[in-house]
Amino acid sequence: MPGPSKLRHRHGRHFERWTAPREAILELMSRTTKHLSAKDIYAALYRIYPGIGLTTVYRTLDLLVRMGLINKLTFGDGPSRYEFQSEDKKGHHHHVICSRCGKIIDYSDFLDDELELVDKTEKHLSKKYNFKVMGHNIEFYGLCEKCQ
Amino acid sequence: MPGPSKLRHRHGRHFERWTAPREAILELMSRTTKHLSAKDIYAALYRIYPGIGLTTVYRTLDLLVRMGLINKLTFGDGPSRYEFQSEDKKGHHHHVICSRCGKIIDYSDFLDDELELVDKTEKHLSKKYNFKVMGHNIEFYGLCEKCQ
DNA sequence: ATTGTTATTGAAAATGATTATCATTACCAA
DNA sequence: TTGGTAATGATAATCATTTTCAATAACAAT
Repeated sequence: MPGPSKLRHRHGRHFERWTAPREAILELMSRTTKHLSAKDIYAALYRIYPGIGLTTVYRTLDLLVRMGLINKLTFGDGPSRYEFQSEDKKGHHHHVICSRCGKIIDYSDFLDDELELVDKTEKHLSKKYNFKVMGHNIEFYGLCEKCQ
Repeated sequence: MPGPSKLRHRHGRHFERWTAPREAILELMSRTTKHLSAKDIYAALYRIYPGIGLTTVYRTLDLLVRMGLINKLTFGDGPSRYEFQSEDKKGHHHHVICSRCGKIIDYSDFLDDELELVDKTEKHLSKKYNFKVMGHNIEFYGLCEKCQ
């Protein structure tokens, strides 16, 4: 639950004013591990904050992504989904997606092996293509228990 | 350039008739390593095949994805892109995407290490969640040489 | 506390990608 | 040759997201 002053200090380059809608959206995101669409968030906030606009939800999500506080997930179908990016490394995880029903499972196994591969690949890519790697994404897809 | 009879034999469960538009689209896809949008494909085919419809392009791409002949790539912005799925394992690769200009680089290094991690993870996921893994996706994002 | 500047907001309209509808076409088996 | 129907393509509809713009409200300076 980061307050205005703290956020301002840490992320002032991304915005000028820390407002109620921004606080409400970050609040909501930080309190769940679910993968929410912009509409989901709009609907959830509408109860406690009528008058909030879907446009603002989109804009704020974009802001929070740029600030590195949330992740945007884009699968083939439907709207983009967003999840909170926990600060500690323990929160690092990847996704398993059911191609049929869309169910998403978070998993975080073999992170050490993954880190090794990712580090090696990042170094390689930065040298070979002079590419500055900012992040990575690993996902598995297939059929969940119910859909097989 | 797989002919009708061959395709029919191998993939008959996916369709009833192998038609000219389907052949043209698969033809085009199999001859390039680029990542093309539906519109790109429509525009490219329109020259040699006027009268083809964008709707048919979308439908055929969907068909080819289900048949496992092409891959659908979905990034946060813009339209989905499609790439040919080469039959041999040597064609296996992943993507590095520039978050700023959208440039995509294919790379295929450390595939052995990757295979090891992927295999281990797949086995783990199928046991833990009874999830049938059909494929995976690994991508890195950041800034390309020009955009840094 | 009051004020002025302007970043932010929210409603509405616009955009862009993709999908649904439906009458027409053309494969292909009989 | 023909009948059944899968596939096509033009159009309209849908859905997510972005743009526009006038109104609002944060907050620095007073």
